[in-house]
Amino acid sequence: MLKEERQQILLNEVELHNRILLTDIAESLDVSIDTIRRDVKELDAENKLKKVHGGAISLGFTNSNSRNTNIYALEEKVIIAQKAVTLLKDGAVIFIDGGTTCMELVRLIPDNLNLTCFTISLPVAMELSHKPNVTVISIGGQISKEAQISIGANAIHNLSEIRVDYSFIGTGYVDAVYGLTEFDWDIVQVKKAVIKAAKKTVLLSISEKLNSQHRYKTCDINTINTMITELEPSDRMLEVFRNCDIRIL
Amino acid sequence: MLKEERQQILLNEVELHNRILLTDIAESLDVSIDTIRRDVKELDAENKLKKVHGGAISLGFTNSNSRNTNIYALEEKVIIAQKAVTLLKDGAVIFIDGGTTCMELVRLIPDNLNLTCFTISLPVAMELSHKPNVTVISIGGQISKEAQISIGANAIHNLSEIRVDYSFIGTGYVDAVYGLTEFDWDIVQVKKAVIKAAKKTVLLSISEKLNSQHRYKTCDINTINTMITELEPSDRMLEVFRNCDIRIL
DNA sequence: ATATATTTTGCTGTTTTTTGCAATTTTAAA
DNA sequence: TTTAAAATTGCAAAAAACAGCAAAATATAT
Repeated sequence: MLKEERQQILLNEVELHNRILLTDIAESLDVSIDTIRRDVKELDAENKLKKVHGGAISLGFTNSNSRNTNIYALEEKVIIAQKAVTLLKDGAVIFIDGGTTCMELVRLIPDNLNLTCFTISLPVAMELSHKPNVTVISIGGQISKEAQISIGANAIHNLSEIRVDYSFIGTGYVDAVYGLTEFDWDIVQVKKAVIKAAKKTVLLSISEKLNSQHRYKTCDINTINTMITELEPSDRMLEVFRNCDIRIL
Repeated sequence: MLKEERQQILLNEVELHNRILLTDIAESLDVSIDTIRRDVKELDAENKLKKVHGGAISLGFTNSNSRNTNIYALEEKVIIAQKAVTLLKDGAVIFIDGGTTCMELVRLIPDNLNLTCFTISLPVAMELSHKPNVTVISIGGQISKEAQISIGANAIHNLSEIRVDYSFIGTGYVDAVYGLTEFDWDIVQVKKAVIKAAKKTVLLSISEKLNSQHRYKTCDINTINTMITELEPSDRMLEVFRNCDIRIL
C-alpha cells in the first residue's frame, strides 16, 4: 500500500467520523502504530487534520466542541445510534439535532427507510440528503459557527410551526436534578423550541455527560421521554434517572 | 512494446485505479522496474500523473477523494469568482446561490471582510461558517437532493421577507433571447424569489453556458444587472448581451 | 551498406526513504 | 500519586530511488 493511499484513507476516516483513534486505524490497515503516528504528524503539518493525544480530529471540529468532545467516545456514540435507529418507523416524521452522536444516527439510517426529517444542523442535512428515501427539511436561521446549526428568532419561529413524532436531540450536560443544560444561551433557546415541536423527545447522550451541569437550562429531566446511553439499562449509574418517568434504552 | 504504448497503459491504469505500484506494473509488462520508473518520471514531468514513493497516483487523487470539489471547468470558475469578489464591500448584505461557481466565490472571500450572507445552499452555508467575519443565515426549506439547496414554498416565503444589496446567482442555461432557464421547475421558483429579494442581481456563468436554453424560465436577461464570465468583456461572444443593459465583467 | 550518433533499456553499487522495534520520556486518567 | 497508555527518540532492516555505465535497439548520415 502506498503512503499516499494510507494518508487518504486517514483523511476520509477523519472527515467521516470527525475523529480517529491511531490504534484502530493501525489495526485495520495492518501497519504499525508508529507508521500511522508519522502519517498523522505529516498531515497535521500540512494542515489537513489536527493531531491530538491518541488520535486525530478534523479541522472543522477543533474549535467547535473541543473541550466537550472526547475522541475516545466514538464507539459509544455508535452504540447509542444503533439503539436509536430501532425507534425509527417507516413513514415517521422526525427531527434530528446537531452534534456528533446525532450524526452517527443519521449515518445508520437504512437506505430503504422512508422518513421525513427536519433538522437545524447543516452537516446533518447534508448527510441526510444522501439518503434516497428521506425527505429533508432544513430549518433556516442564523448559523452558529461553533455548532453549525441554525439559531436565533427565525429558527425558533420556524420550529414553532411544525410538530414531529420524535425529536432526537443531544445535550451538552445532563443531570437528574438540574436537567439538561448548555454552555450557550442561544442553543438553549433553539433546543426548547425543538422539544416543544415534538410529541416525544429522545435524548442521545454518552454516559460521560451524565451527572454534569452548566449555566443555562434547556429543560427538566422528566421532559425527556426516552434517554439513550451506551450503558446497559440496568447500569447503576442510571438509577437516578430511572425514577424520573423516563424510558431508558 | 513501444515506449508510448507502455506509457499509455500506465496512464490508463492510473486513471482506472487512481494508483499504481511500480513493482506490479513492471512485472505485468515484463520490463525492468527502472524502465517503469523512468516512464513515471517522464509522465510526472508532463503533469499526467503524480509520482510518489513506490508508485504513482492520479492527479485528482487527493482533491477528488477528500473534498468533493468538482474539477470540471474549475479554472474558469475561479476566474469568475475572482471578478465577483471585487464587488463585495465591507458591511454588505448579500445572497449567495448554490453551485460550484458560487462555491468558489465563497472560498475567495477574504477573512477580514465583514458580510451578512443569506444562502439556500447547504455547502455554501458550511463553507461560509468558517469565515470569521461573515454572519451566515441559512434559508430553510425542503432540500433538493441533487442541488443541495432549499426549495419549495417555505424557502420562497422566507426569501420574500428579506431584501439584500446583491444576489450572486448561477443558472443552468443563459441566452440573450430566452433569458435564464433551468431544467428543474422547483429551482426556477426559488431563483425567482432570490432575484425578487435583491436590489441588484449578479449572474455568474461560465461561457460554456452562454447561448443555451432549457424548459423553464427564471427571468429575462435584462433582469440581470451584472453578468460575470471568464471571458474578456470585449469578447465578441458577449456582443449579444451588451445590448441588454447589462454590466459585463 | 556501413559507420556513427542517439535512444532505450537493464544492471550495479550507493543513497534515500520508509517502516517496525525497543528504550525512554511524556501525558492523561484513576 | 500511581499507573497505564501514548509520544518520542534512536536505530536497523527492507524497500525504493538514483546515478553511472554498458549493451542493445533504433535512427541518421555518409
